[in-house]
Amino acid sequence: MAKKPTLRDLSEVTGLSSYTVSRALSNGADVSDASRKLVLKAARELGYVPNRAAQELRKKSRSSVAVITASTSNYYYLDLMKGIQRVLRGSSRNAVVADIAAEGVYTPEVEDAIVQDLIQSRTAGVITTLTLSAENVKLLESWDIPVVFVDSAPPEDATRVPSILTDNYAASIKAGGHLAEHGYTDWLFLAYPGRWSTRAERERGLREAADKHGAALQVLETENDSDSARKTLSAYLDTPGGALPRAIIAGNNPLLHGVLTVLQQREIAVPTQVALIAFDEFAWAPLLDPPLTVVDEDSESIGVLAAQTLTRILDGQLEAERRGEPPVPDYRPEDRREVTADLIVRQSCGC
Amino acid sequence: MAKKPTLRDLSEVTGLSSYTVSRALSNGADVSDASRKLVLKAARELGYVPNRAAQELRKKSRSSVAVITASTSNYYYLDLMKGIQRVLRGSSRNAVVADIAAEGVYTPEVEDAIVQDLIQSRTAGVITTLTLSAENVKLLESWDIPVVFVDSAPPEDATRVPSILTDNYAASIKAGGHLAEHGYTDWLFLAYPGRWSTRAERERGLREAADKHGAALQVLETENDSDSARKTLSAYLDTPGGALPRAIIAGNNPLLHGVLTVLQQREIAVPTQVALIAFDEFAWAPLLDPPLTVVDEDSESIGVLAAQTLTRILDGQLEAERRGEPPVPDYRPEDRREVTADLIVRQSCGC
DNA sequence: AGCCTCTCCCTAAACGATTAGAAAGTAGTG
DNA sequence: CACTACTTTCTAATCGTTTAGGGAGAGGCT
Repeated sequence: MAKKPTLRDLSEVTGLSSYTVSRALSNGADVSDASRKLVLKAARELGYVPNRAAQELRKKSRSSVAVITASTSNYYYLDLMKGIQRVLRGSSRNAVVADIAAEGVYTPEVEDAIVQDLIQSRTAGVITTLTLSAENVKLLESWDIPVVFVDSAPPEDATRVPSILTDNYAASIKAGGHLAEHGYTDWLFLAYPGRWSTRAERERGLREAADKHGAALQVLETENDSDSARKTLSAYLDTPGGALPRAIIAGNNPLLHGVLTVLQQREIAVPTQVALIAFDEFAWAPLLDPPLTVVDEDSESIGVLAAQTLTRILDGQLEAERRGEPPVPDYRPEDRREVTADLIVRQSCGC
Repeated sequence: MAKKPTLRDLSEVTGLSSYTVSRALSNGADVSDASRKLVLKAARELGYVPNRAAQELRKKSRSSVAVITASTSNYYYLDLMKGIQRVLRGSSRNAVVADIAAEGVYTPEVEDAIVQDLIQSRTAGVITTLTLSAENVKLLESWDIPVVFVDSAPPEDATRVPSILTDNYAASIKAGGHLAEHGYTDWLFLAYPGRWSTRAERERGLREAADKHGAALQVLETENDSDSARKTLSAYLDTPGGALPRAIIAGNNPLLHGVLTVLQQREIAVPTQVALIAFDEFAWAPLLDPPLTVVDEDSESIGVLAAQTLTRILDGQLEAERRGEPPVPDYRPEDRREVTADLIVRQSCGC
């Protein structure tokens, strides 16, 4: 196209002022039916499409919500997004995902860059699955961008920021209890780094269950991806002290993939030689060999809750702005929520 | 924050003009070291973050690439995105995904809405996994937004638009040949709708293999998600004529999930009662029960190819604009590429 | 007529950045 | 000192929208 039509072009073609054209296109009042029809017809004929950058600049609109994830190959995020999308759909807002560990590993620099980027694009709000630095939370706050933490604790001094947490402590006790029922006393927890705040709770619950039932718990830490998990576990099994435990708990989805790969390579039978429980239910769990016993934290409804909370806060900001007040996020005590997780018992635990 | 600092604020604080401040921030020439330091210091102190909407409006920058997918729960897209991200990282461009079938089903209205949205945000370029309507391709073209098709054929009259296609025909012949080697003569192809252009090629290859080896091929069509696949296959098996075939070919990843669920529910053993081959390799395929024989189309390198092609075209547009020429996409004949796919033989086929 | 109320439309000023074109300052040169 | 060349800076226009603040005209009412 030689030239992209602008609102001014529409105004010239129709003979109406830009004000009227704008109102007509946005379905606003103060326009006669005749004018509106004229404008819409001209818009169709010229192939006019409004320039979002100009709209946002003028309106300070901020219509998109960012979801900060780490490693999208974790199935957990797919379900989480599904829940978020379901709430946002229908509203005029949309979700975009920012993968903080796309390069494979997390670094503070990437976190800072992503937060910077979100502010640059004047994101309306943020849902994060990772504990952000206190500085970044403060930075977002200073730009009036509300943040909701899901499955990750807000930094300590951000006491009012909303969070949807799973009771990982209770869930881990359940999981450990089940292993104990089977009579296993030698457990290995393959865990991702403590940067993800769920790690501590999961470990604490397992530790308590182990103590209570007289089991030995070994914790093995690895980076948060399948490949690292595979290498770490392999190396562990090859060390003199690293005998095969009676039960393995995989910290999350990618780690589970690493564990299964190792067991398959070494032809270690599940559950007869080693029992296996993993955190985070996902679509293929029942179809694995053997069907997998998992802790199910229902990430889709967590997504729904998070999006609903954020939506309420954003709507409140709009309301406040319309009244001419500063758009400070309206954080409420009840926005700090904790949901429970169940144990889905299949066969990999020995059942 | 009471007020968000703008470039004008920086200008007032430093006593320099907005021109100088802008240059200093963007690392441009024409600024003394002293001024630059002054500006950067002030920017840090005030917590200044540029407004992207204003920048884009003024510069007509267009820095983001959209990837149009259908149903993100298809593992294929994760790998594709990985490839795309790998190319884009480092460049100043970033990728955003637009899920065209997020609601579950595809409708032309959603397609139109998404294309409209991409134009509104003045997207730099598009990578699509779905054959778009001829009108939409033309529309994007008229806004000088280049499109690259991956694993989906461009509409017929868009003969110059780049595409990275898999040779699904040859791959399907391979798959069919392998089934024939096992002596199976009764095949069922569970297929997604023909709107995805790979469907036709896959069916054609299977058909030809069946004819050549004297096998009977039944094609069963379902919507493109696991749940529909499950229902469709279940219903088929329950009809009087719908006897269990000797081999099932699952059209893609979500459909495979549906098939496996049905087989598990009905306690049908793979591969002894029915053999199974699926299109599209994915991370969990080797870990399923039994390990799955799949057609592997290496979607990650397809992503790399697509992103490289698009990058070249976008850079060409920038170059042209700098010379004052119109930014028409430079499509070349060699941008129409076809890659091959292999058969990864595991055990679900009977091997 | 005078006054009010409505409806529809317009003018002109934003929003926050970039940048062409002009100008001021500084230094070197003959 | 006049001239040139270069560096650094400024002024003001511009990108494509939205919207505050008027205002014209029509109709109804007293």
